[in-house]
Amino acid sequence: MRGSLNERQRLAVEHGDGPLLVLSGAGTGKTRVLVHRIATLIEHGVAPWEILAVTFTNKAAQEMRERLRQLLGDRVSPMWIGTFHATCARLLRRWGEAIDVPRDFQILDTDDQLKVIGKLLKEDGSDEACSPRTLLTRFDRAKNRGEDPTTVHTGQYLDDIVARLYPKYAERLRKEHAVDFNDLLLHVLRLAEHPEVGPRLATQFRHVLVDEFQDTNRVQYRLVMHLAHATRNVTVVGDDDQSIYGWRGAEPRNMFDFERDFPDVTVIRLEQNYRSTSIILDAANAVIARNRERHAKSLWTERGGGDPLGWHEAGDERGEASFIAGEIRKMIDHEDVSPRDVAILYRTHAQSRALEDQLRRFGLHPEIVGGLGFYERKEVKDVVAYLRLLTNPASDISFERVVNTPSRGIGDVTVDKVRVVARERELPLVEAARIAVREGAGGLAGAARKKLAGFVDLLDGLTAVIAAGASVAELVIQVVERSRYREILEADKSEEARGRLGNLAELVTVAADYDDEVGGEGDVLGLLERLALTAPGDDTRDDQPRVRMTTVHAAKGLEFPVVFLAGMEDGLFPSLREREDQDQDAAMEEERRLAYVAMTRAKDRLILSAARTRRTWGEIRMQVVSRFLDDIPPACLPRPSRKPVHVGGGADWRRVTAPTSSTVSSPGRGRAGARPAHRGTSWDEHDQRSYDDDEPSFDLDGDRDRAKVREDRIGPGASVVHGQFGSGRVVDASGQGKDRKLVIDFPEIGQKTVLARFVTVA
DNA sequence: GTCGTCCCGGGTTCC
DNA sequence: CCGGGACGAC
Repeated sequence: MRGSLNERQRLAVEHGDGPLLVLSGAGTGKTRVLVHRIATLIEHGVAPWEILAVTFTNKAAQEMRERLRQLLGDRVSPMWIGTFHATCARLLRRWGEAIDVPRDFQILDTDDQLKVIGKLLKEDGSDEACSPRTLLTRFDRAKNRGEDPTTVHTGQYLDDIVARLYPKYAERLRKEHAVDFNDLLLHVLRLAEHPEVGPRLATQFRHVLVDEFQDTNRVQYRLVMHLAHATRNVTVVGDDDQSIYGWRGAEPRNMFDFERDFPDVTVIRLEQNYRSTSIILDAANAVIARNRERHAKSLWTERGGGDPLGWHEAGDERGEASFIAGEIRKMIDHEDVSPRDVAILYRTHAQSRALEDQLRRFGLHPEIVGGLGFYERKEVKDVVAYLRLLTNPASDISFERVVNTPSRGIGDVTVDKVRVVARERELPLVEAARIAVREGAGGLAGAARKKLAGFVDLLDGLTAVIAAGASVAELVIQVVERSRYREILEADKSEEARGRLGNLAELVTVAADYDDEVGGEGDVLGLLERLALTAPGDDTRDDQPRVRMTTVHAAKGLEFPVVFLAGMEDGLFPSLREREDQDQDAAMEEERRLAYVAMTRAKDRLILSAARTRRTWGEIRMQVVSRFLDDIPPACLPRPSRKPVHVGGGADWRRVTAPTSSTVSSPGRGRAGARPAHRGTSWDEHDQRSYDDDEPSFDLDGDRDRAKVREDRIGPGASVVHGQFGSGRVVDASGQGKDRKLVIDFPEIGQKTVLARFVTVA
């Protein structure tokens, strides 16, 4: 079973007891090592439930589970595999009461936190001085390091606001039985110091293994120390070149502190890359090599050659997306490429929109990982708030969210009266509402009282549904029905309302899946926890092969035969935002590591792209090609220089561009991938003609203008070639310019209507 | 008490 | 471009 491991991998896998540090480069099989190591431990008699494996994302946990299942079968299920957050949530549910964390605690998402902070700022009269976001950042920055936000002084004017409001924030959360993401870890740290629970935690896991250790923060480091210091059986795996979570408090120095804290640690370096072609690896290494703050390592590969990187500069983001979608279409149609083999990576979620649209236009199905996803949709959050309120009446945040959602005539005035009652009697809002309805407390009367009574009845009815033993899915359905959410959305005939209804249906499905998975043991709390800790898209099961689209951050740990890296523009990638609290050089180094991570996701082909103009917030901005491209050796990335290059002229880098031998020119591979760079026109310019839709008005490239005119001239009778359908004859035409449509008769396929700009005259 | 309109601001990245 | 909050009109 371990036959295919190399020497060093085998050493790591078969390492016995004691601390182990695996320093691993990209694509060196570190996840494999972890998986095999766990399997080996179990084969040597360690019980599955004595093993804790910490992954960085839920997705990674899922994958590890899956791979272990292949090796071990059902023994996997009692194992602790998950993120720090998910693990801590589990530990807290079990032991939290020892430190006064209630069993029904709920996890606040960033949105909830911002709302709470916003309210506190307003009450304090400081909402002009500081945004909720700023304050939250200050809280988090301290908490990431395990420090008390009120005692961190930066000499800024915010210090006293932080000192004043953080205790209020913490108190508010405590009252509501709520914890934020950081609390989840910090509470467990407190638990570790508890006289009874602490020792149990320290010996609960005979082996602790942590992936992506370079991205742990100080609190996580201390957690690992607590959980492992008694047994000393701790394996950590990381690569300082792939540290991309500095903004979240990650401290790559944890890897080196680890060596200090365990002087007898065994260190194993994995340096053979099995993933990428040497050209891709060379390119990525050239980019990362410019970082000063790094522990140099030498990654090598036995995979020779490979295609040079692809490059395309489009007029705008739509053109870029269209190029990418077109290339993928061609690969799937003409080569042995499946949609699952391809990933599109980008720096920010905002870029996903255009890409998604164009993929669909080319008949491709995107799977968007992360992003403004499902669980952040308003209607989903509304229904979730009902569930929270039902399981945790102390949740005032949830009460305020749903008391008038959907609108039932309960306005601010009424809610204010309830607030007064709540404050006077020191009760949660729901309880106060009950009393107001029953006794008319707070001066509540007439229609308002009646409407509020209706809301209380709704909650009571739903509580009865739970008491009757309904499944979680059934409860979700009842919430949607009884709140009249469905009715109201159905009455609304708009596209938007239909979408929202669809999302609620999806939520029911998620709940039903949860019910199935836990086999009727499920409680609402469990579903809520899963929703809070699972990024949207983490659990998409596939009905059809989809092209993955994701941020570079979310792509860490993954690999794909074909990778498109979009938006290679200065300001976007690298992002060039000023942060007063962060050193610019450090920020640039992190961007560089991010580029390194992105590029090393690719196994066989890597295609970079950029747009000359980009729309952000409705404003069109001119873009400059990313500075990272200058670091890539021209031999790896043939592209026209920024200045016009005369063909065959001078001692420019074209002389050393891709040797013809490395040009894989299998028939039918279209224009994708490699092209000898010594042609008269570079292939990317050529492509642009057929893909770019929206040329920026200032672009005076005559060639492309001519191409447009040509589109309009294509009429009935013309013989044309289409990228997907092949050659055919035009039978009808309508529209002009980029909207010009042609009806074409393809001999094999029949008649199709296609846009003129996707065909060329035969 | 709700609903429409206008204005403002949006932190990139994730658990 | 978008959504949320503030404000004014019913």
